[in-house]
Amino acid sequence: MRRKSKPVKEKSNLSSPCTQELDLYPCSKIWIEKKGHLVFGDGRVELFKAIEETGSINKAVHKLNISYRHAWAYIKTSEKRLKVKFLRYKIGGKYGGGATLTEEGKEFLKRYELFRKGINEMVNLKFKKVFRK
Amino acid sequence: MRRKSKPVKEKSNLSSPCTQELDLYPCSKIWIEKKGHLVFGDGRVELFKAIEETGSINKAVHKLNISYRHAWAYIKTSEKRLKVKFLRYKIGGKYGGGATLTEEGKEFLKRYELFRKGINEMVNLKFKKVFRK
DNA sequence: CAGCGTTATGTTTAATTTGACATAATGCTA
DNA sequence: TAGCATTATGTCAAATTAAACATAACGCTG
Repeated sequence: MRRKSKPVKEKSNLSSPCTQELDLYPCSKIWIEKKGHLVFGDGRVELFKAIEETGSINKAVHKLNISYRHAWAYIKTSEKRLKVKFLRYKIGGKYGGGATLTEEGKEFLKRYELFRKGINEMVNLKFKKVFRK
Repeated sequence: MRRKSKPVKEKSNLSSPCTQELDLYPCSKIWIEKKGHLVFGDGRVELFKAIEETGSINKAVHKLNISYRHAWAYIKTSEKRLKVKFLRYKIGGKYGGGATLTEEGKEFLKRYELFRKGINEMVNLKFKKVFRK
């Protein structure tokens, strides 16, 4: 019998790739790669948007309930591999510092969302067409 | 520095969710859930097709270079949760046994492929539209 | 009946991913 | 200058996932 151990950390607030709760439903995950490496995806979008909204990486990770350590690594690998400077960082100073989206970062996010939008809907529609009784 | 340990097992022959090798390219993964549990996806399709082609689970997993143990678990959970009997099993006898798709199984596969087809193309098209320079 | 190649499972081990903890550096403010 | 809330990293532990190993049962065949 499978022991379900109590999780030490509650679930993150990152949205799931499938929200429908019908009996049977389709899920989809979309992301962008470069030379075999993940460089961007829905998780990154949520993170960057939360940073912009709160003004700091720290506040954003608390809001999304993910670890700073890894959020930071995600940001850095995206910046390095995509060669896009998403954030302007400020260490120290008033309020301790913070991070805000660059124009380049905003532009990339806008493009990604344009690309992403409609894919879920299309998948759901196609699924219903084929699997409805 | 990241130590890249030698993998003990070479990569499986399951096809990747993204085949393009442009500088930047989109990937997509589609699957079907039921009450929060994965019940079907591209990996299952490949597995079932390989079983039909070779006549046994064993030959199929060798062809795809995945473990019998897990292929078996995948099949069983799909059958249990979807309440679809995909395979007709034969243990022992001439050639030791084997497994073949049931009519019900073939029908489900056909539907899934109808659903799946075109999604990759749509994703690629949408990506190019937005991210071309 | 022994051998073979299957299906069918339990158990153990390894690899990977994720979370937790620790700490330095920065530059405001009081 | 001490305190503070950040960014920036390293290291370690825990959890999860995947692979490997080990066998049993089955029913043909020679």
